[in-house]
Amino acid sequence: MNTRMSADDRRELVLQAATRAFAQGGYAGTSTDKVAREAGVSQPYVVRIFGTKLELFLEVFERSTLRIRDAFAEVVDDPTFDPTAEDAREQLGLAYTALLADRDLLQVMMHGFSGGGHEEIARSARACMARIFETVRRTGWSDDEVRDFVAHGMLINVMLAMRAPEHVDEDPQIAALAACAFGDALEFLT
Amino acid sequence: MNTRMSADDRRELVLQAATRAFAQGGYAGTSTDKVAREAGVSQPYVVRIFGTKLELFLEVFERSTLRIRDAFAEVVDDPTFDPTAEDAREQLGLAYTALLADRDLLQVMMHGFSGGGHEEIARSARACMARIFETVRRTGWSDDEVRDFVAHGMLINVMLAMRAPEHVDEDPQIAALAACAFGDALEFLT
DNA sequence: GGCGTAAGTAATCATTCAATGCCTTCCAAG
DNA sequence: CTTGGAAGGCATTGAATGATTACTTACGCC
Repeated sequence: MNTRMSADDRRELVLQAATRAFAQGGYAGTSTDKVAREAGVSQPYVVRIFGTKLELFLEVFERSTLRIRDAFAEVVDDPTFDPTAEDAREQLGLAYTALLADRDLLQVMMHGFSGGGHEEIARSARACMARIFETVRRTGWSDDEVRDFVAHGMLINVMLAMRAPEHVDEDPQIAALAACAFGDALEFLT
Repeated sequence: MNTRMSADDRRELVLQAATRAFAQGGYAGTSTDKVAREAGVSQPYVVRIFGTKLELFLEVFERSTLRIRDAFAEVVDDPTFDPTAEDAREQLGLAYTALLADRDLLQVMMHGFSGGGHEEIARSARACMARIFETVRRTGWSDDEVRDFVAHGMLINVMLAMRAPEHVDEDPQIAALAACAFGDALEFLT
């Protein structure tokens, strides 16, 4: 039997569990029961906290993508950051690869992006993408440069979702792509 | 009541319907019943044809991504194609934007890529990615150039999945990103 | 023209899933 | 001590869903 907990603390705990669960299965592929078991709580309780599975997912998605946006913002808004420097792009990229330590965030983002089945998820995804684009834009880079940066991020997400890093030894093509997509960060990915 | 049809023809028809259905909802978010209704056929019949929902999805995914690969191959293997030309990248990009006419192919690819929940889907996704990467590589471009090209494709997929083209007028950031992601092709996207 | 095989469906089943309602238990204030 | 509110589980339910089985109907071939 779990000890009692303040509602806010429990809510936070369930959110973390849901992030893990949704990162694996996406919205449709994850049951509230799975989230509940992951959180060590009864299934009806998780839907009671969030009202609806959709609302839970939206909250997980929103907070995950905001976390990602913040990681960029921290670099971009740093006064010592020089967007015109030779390695500026690499520097911002580091902020992203640092997120690889918690793959769940990126996977949740990915699932939200491709979960366009529900209009509400698609809307939230657009808002998230807009926020991230705006943040990277603050570097002053050209729109094409920003686009290339964001696109590279999407490739990383996809490669991560298909578990490419864990299977580089099975396919030389995947190995080559993973090498130039993840760069030095590849070695840290299992 | 529908007229009888040869098994192969019916199979093809169901595959097309399934492509439409899966493009919308992804693997987990699409029921075999939905596919059946889309195909104008009974639900037990579609699972009888393909044995299992997973096998159906894998076949839809495989054929969709092969179609995409072929679109690239047609350009790359064309003897008149000059990979060192100034507009070579744009030329190959055209092969991709041409696929936008049938958004379903790209959406199915997207869902397969992010559907890493099932190991079998993830494996198929890696194989698909490997094939596409290998094809674009045949241009002789550097791996980094190929990576950038593929990454741009992923961004297009994501933007499409979140229905960005239909909502450019709601968010200036999305509008800017869509403008430089889709280029001239944007006007043809509703 | 009848017969065998293939095309297709209706009925049904066992699960799974999201959601609701009611009950229990703990803690804090009076 | 007791009482009330909040934390949280339990039982349940109705709808979906994937899959199986048995049955029916059309068509090609002799």
